[in-house]
Amino acid sequence: MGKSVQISVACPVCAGAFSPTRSGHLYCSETCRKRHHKQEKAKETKVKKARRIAAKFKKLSTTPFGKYLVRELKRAGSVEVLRGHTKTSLGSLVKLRTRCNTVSGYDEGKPRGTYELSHIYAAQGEHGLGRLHPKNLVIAPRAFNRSIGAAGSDDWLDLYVDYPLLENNWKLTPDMTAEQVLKLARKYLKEPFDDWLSSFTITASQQQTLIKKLIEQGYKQSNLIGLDLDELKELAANAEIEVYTADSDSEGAFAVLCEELARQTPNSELLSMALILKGIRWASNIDDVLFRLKEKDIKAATEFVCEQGWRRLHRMQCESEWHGIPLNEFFTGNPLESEI
DNA sequence: ACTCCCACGATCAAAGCGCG
DNA sequence: CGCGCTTTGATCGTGGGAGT
Repeated sequence: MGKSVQISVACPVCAGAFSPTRSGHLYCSETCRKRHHKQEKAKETKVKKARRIAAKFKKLSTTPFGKYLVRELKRAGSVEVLRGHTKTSLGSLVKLRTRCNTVSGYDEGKPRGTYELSHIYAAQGEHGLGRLHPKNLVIAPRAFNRSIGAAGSDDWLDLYVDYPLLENNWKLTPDMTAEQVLKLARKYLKEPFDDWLSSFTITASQQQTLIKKLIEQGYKQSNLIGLDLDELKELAANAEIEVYTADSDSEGAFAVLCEELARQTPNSELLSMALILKGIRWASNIDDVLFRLKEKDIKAATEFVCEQGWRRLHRMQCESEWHGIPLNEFFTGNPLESEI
């Protein structure tokens, strides 16, 4: 121990100079020593978090939403249609997609496809790519979605990405794998993507669940791995494993319209009208509420509002009169009174 | 007086379960 | 399939008690 030797070294934490009093004396003070441990621990948790997200990311392409994302991105040909997404908006997109399936109903376990996520500014419009964002998507009847074709105006800047501004490094080619597509999307969105992924719950698909249950029953994994859902269900039936097959009717267009109007145009007059129309058949004071509209015309007027609603949601030209009656003269200012 | 250690509750993510 | 609810597991800050 060179007790008499006075060597001054820099503390690796605060960079301040100090003289070590013994070998292995690394930090200038207890505070710095602790701070150093804290930093090491923070580094460790950061690495762990990254690992957790990476594991989740691997599974993403096997989930229904992951597949949807890949499909839509490939269709667009660029991950830039994800422009402006945040953790929250990505979450909303997930919700919107599942909601679309729910209102469509299921037939033998498969979504009926009654409704589609319709682009307001067309996916591949005249001036650019419609954004894959809840702002630019509407749950709409399939027939309506298919009938409008590519549409969009060049002043809907918030809804699309200009063709000339698309960058080559964000472009996608049809031969790319799902993992490659998602990797690019993640790279493009950066932290918001990981933040969202961290909160996104990945649930095992029915296929994965069945495979697991069948293995528990003694089946060999190697025999199950290539089978599709229907084949697995058949095996499960033999093994007396209960399988649920989703089966439900699609929801009525008017109810779905009201939901979407509330989401996209919460303060519109059309929404108010639609809500009254929706509730009027349960009302005890119909006569007080109706103004120029006749009771026998309610059904036809509803259909009119429905059609105009889908058009309005797509920012298309709308008619504000039905058989000479302006929308705002359908009803008086009296609130609906429920029959119950 | 100070460090070290562990219990404790709060919080959040992941996995499991049951239902329609 | 999608949802709500529960269980399990990991992490983190606080604080008291034991030991030096």
